[in-house]
Amino acid sequence: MTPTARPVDVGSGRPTTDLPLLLADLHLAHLPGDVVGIRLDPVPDVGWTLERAGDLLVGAGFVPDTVSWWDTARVEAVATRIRSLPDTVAPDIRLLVVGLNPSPTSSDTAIGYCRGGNRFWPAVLEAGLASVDRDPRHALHRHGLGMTDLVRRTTSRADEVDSGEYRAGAERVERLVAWLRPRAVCFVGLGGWRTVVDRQAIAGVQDRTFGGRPVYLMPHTSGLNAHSRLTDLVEHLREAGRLANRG
DNA sequence: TCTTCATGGGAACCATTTTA
DNA sequence: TAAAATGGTTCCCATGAAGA
Repeated sequence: MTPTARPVDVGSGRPTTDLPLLLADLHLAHLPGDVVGIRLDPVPDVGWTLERAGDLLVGAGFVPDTVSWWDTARVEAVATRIRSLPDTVAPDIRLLVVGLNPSPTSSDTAIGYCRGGNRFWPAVLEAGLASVDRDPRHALHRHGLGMTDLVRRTTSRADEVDSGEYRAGAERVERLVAWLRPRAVCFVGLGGWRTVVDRQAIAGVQDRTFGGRPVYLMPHTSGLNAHSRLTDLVEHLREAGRLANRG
């Protein structure tokens, strides 16, 4: 497979921690199926490796075909833009929200939990973790609320994702957490955490950490989850926020 | 005739419980 | 440990009524 144009330079002279949002912008500038040549040219730091470069591409909604060193600091990759939702992450995150995988609506709008019946944004606003509805970047920059998913592949149903995909995705997200060190991590959806970490887990603060950071587990916010009311979800998010304040 | 709105039924969804 | 069954809310679409 060959890229459609000459490589796009991303992050020249910028810290590696700027790459997630820069790659998200690149994702939004392309269509699903586009094969893109990408040259990552940040100011290298001690953790700048091919694995991290690959993780960043995956997190931004690309499937890397090749990832290699262009020279001693720059990474060149060829990647396919998939129908997905890029990570909204940066340094100094207060609370990183980890979902299961993007819904078609979220991928098409580039806004996580965007679907009308999803209670995520109403609950986040009510809990005081964000102040602008359905604006992930405002939530990130103003409130330190980051967002990612275990699996980047878009499906209309969470049960279309198998356990192997969850585990592989969890390894990537754990590396992301260890790198960016948010004050706390909030897993949305019991199934993902139970698949990859603790089958017996219940909602609340978890015994074990994830990437070295404390974890709060809460039920899925989809309107199709009949077991959780909006008031319950608000309280879960407030608890997650309190955990982040202690972190 | 066209548009808007309300309604109803079936399908979809996910956490929990039960069963194998 | 995994798969199947369950329960109840929400979504989606078709249909019909009302108004312009």
